[in-house]
Amino acid sequence: MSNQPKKNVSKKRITLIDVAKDAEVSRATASLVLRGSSLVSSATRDRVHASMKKLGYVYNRAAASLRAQSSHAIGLAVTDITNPFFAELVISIEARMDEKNYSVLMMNTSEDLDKQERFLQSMHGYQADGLLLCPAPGTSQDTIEQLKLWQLPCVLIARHVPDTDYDYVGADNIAGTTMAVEHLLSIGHQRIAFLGGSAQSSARQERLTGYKKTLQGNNIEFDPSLTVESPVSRDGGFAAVKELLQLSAPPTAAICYNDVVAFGAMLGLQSESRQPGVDFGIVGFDNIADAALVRPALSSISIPPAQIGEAAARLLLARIGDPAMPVQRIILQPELVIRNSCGFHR
Amino acid sequence: MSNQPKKNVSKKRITLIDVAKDAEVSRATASLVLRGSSLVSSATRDRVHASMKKLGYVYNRAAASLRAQSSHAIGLAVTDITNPFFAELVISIEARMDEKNYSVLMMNTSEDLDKQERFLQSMHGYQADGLLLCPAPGTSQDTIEQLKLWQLPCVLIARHVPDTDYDYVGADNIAGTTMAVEHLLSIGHQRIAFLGGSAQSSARQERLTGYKKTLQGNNIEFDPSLTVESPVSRDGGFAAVKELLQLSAPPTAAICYNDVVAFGAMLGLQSESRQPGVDFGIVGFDNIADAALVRPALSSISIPPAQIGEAAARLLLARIGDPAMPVQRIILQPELVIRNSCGFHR
DNA sequence: AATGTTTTTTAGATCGATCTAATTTTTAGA
DNA sequence: TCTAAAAATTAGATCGATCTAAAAAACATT
Repeated sequence: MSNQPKKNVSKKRITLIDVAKDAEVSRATASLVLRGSSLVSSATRDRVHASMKKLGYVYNRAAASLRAQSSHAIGLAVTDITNPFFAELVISIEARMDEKNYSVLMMNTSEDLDKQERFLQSMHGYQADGLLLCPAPGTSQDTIEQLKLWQLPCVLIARHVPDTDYDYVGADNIAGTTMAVEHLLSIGHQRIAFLGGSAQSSARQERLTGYKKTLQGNNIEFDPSLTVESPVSRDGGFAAVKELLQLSAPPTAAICYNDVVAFGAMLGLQSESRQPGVDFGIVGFDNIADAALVRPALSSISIPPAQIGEAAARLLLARIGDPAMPVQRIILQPELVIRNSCGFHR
Repeated sequence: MSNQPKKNVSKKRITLIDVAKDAEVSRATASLVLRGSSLVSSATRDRVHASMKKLGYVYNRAAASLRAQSSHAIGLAVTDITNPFFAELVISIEARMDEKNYSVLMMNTSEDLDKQERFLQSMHGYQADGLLLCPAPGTSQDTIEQLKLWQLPCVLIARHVPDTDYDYVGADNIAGTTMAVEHLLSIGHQRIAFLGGSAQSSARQERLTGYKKTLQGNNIEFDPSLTVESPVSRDGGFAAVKELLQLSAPPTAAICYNDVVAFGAMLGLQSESRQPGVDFGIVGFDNIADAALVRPALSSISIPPAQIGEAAARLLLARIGDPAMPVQRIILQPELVIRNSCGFHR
């Protein structure tokens, strides 16, 4: 019995060998066809393609990755996918990579440094061809430098890591808050707060720099009590604005770390019977789709995620193609979109 | 010159062989340690672990996948990650899978059947251990059945595929719209529309069924003109509600396919100088975080994405563990969260 | 000390594609 | 027709882990 050829072997996987046999070529030739090489004649190519279709061949990437030391996949880590800014970013990156036949392995780090570290390890293990990383605040230089040891190309998105020279794509945060402060000043606000975000985030540092500089440029002294940190969430914004309202001399307006925080701040104001856009000015950052929807509609500094994603994807592909290419930093210019949340009717 | 040992070989990858050599054991033993096998003595285990750390060993998953015909990765396809419902779903799935040391390969299909098909192929190519799939509307039976051929376990999320028997996790859509209709009737609405979504979506079909049944149960005739399709987006909802308002006998309330559509509908109403919650009732579906934030706050049928994700992940892991296990369908009960968008002050 | 068990370790084959370094075939040129 | 060059094809080694089946070591039992 047991000497009989096994009957219950449900079905072996179709491999290149099967295809090659069927098309009467060598494994090597079949492999060339697979990769669209111009070395192979069109007659053979067609024959192999026909066999592949006939047998239902499916490429085994694990085998290819092992041999070629490259997976045709890239890793993408964002800190918070529930933030529409990142959701849009992810979509644009995926679309672009898909076009180039790259797979995208995505992870949400939730700003957790350990999780991020595991992600990097895992990407090395998967032989990812490159990484798009929105680093969690507090990411160390060492963390990033190990990627060089692994020769794993990486483009940073939206946030820097101090003391590293990596490709980077982001928005001009300083210009963003500069515009926001100037607008708020122009409509009569004098005490303007900067609300939310984590102090370790480079994006926040830059936004804060623009804020401080512009205040100083307008002869307004920077008041540290008007700058509060918070988790990057609605709840964070909610709590932070309440804190501000407790001050003996509370602000009349706030520039928020981003729109999500701004939404929370608006709720916080309402819970204290203040009306954003009437007796308090709010400006967000990112200009996500919801900014136009909430009431009052949120004024926001627009940094189009699709463009950032697009640029980052393109840059990473270029970097993968030429690891020796000089480091690039692409800074996109933001725009201030004024809606109804800044108003200050004295 | 060229006979010299190559000096510029930057650094070979550290493999199990290196570790084994350093720890003075065989490759096989080192592999066992890697997988936490109980076959190996604790003394050897420690020695191997030490060598791994010392040499900076990183697991090569491609090699492991090839040999073991399993990648310890699962595929996750959702239709629209910019929808916070799916964003939350993704997070909960990722968290759970991460816990079990599975990687998640995510794709956004944008409801594109071709893209979805490529995703499935790609997952087979990557030797994914399983799939979590929110099928795009119009997904064919064949598409799904090929997964069986590939012996690729799959759990469907939130939407069915007709005539298939796959594991499934979703909400009781019929119960959801039943509650919504009953609530709207109870506060005096008589002409209630069903707004948005794609007719091919099983989720919509179920929601529509609940809607129709409940109307009939309350002796209200179903009026087909009150049911409109739309893309699942804000813009879709915006256009759809305007269409409804054009009717000679327009509705006084609408149950929306989901919250995103509902937000668009609210904007559409406002653009026609109607006030949702005052002269028109709106109910959404999903109860995403923004529902509480918009003004008026949106009443919505709550189906917690985290719970669905959690359940789906658990089910998939069980299925991977035991492919012969009977098919399971997990239906979670929704809740109606009443806020300020239904009101109808005659 | 001899034997049987259990625990621990291992050699060698293997997964399925790609790479290298040829070889074979075709085309071009004289 | 012959040779050189170009185009097309291929055999065999290889990537780095896991699996199988068996051997070696450690431990009991008589």
